Amino acid sequence: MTGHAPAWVLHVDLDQFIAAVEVLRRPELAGKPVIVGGRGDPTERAVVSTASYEAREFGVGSGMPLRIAARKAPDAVILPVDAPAYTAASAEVMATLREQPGAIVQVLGWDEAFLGVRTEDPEAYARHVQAAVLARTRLHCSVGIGDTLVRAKNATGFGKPRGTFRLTEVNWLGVMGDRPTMELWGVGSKISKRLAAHDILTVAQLAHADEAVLIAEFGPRMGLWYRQLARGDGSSVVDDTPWVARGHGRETTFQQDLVKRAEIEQAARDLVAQVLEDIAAEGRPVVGVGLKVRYAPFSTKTLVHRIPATFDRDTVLAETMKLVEKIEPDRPLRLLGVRAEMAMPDDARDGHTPTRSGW
DNA sequence: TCTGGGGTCCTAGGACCC
DNA sequence: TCTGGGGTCCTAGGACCC
Repeated sequence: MTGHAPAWVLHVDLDQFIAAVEVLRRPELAGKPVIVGGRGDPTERAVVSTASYEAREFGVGSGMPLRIAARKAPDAVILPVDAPAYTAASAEVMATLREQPGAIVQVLGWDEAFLGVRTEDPEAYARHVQAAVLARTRLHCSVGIGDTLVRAKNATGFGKPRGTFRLTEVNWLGVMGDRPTMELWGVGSKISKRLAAHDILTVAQLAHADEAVLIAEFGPRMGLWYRQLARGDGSSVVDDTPWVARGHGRETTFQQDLVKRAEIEQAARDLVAQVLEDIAAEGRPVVGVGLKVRYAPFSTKTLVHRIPATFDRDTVLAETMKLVEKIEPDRPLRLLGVRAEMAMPDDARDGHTPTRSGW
């Protein structure tokens, strides 16, 4: 019976996840503007991770500097990010999703996942999922329903909060066609500007854009990929292969920009120590280390240097310090990051792990 | 108002080999 | 002596996501 029912992709997305988790353990915050970001200190360099719906009414949103957010919503409660708490809550949610009958679950992040299901009534299935998640975790979620991954993902926003919405080949262009290309998942500000230079402003315009124009601008792979995104086409396969990290990195934004060589070197050593801990927990060999630097004041670009290394703590440290020598002297340093790449296990090679290009 | 921290993937171009 | 073309590996840089 279920084997013959049509296949659907459900995209489950928790509503204001981080803020909701905080409100659960501090019930007195319910109904108030709540902002979570950084160490909870709006005088520091940090950004908003999540704002409650009440805080959003003041114009506060994710990614906004905490300082600005505090000014916009002066009465908001500002809390520090507590990653372990969100990881634990997320695990409960994902466990609930995996219990749903016949569901294949692909986790996308702390607060969202794809479900592959077979059902005659995806809306009813979605409401069962919402009820199960609420019963177990007291958290609300919205569910996008689609005939492809991309359509399900885009549908979720129309169902928020606590609702569902269905996007298929039938209504995709009707709903999304007049919207800006930046609303597509994978099109950001840079790509949307390059598209605009070719008079491609809307999803419909991109869906019908000249193939040659897109290939000339973005190359054969990405050019066609963007047009496919605008059509909502692509894979409808939900892949529950466990995710395997390619590497681990640690980075810090300095509260005051660093100039002194000794301070920069010490910061690098601290970051290496943290990264070594993270990768030691995985027990996989390191095959490369990299450095990420951001200079102040306006250089927003990121430089990454990669070099081969072998898995040996002293080697990783020594190779990282060689990269530190490449940091331009006398230039105020705002951010420093260290990243180690690990060898992939045999069973995770060659496309077995989920990748964005697979969508 | 001045932008976190954790990741992934794609492309260009140089070096090197046959 | 000067030269083609293909393939692979590596680094640097860019863009995007949650």
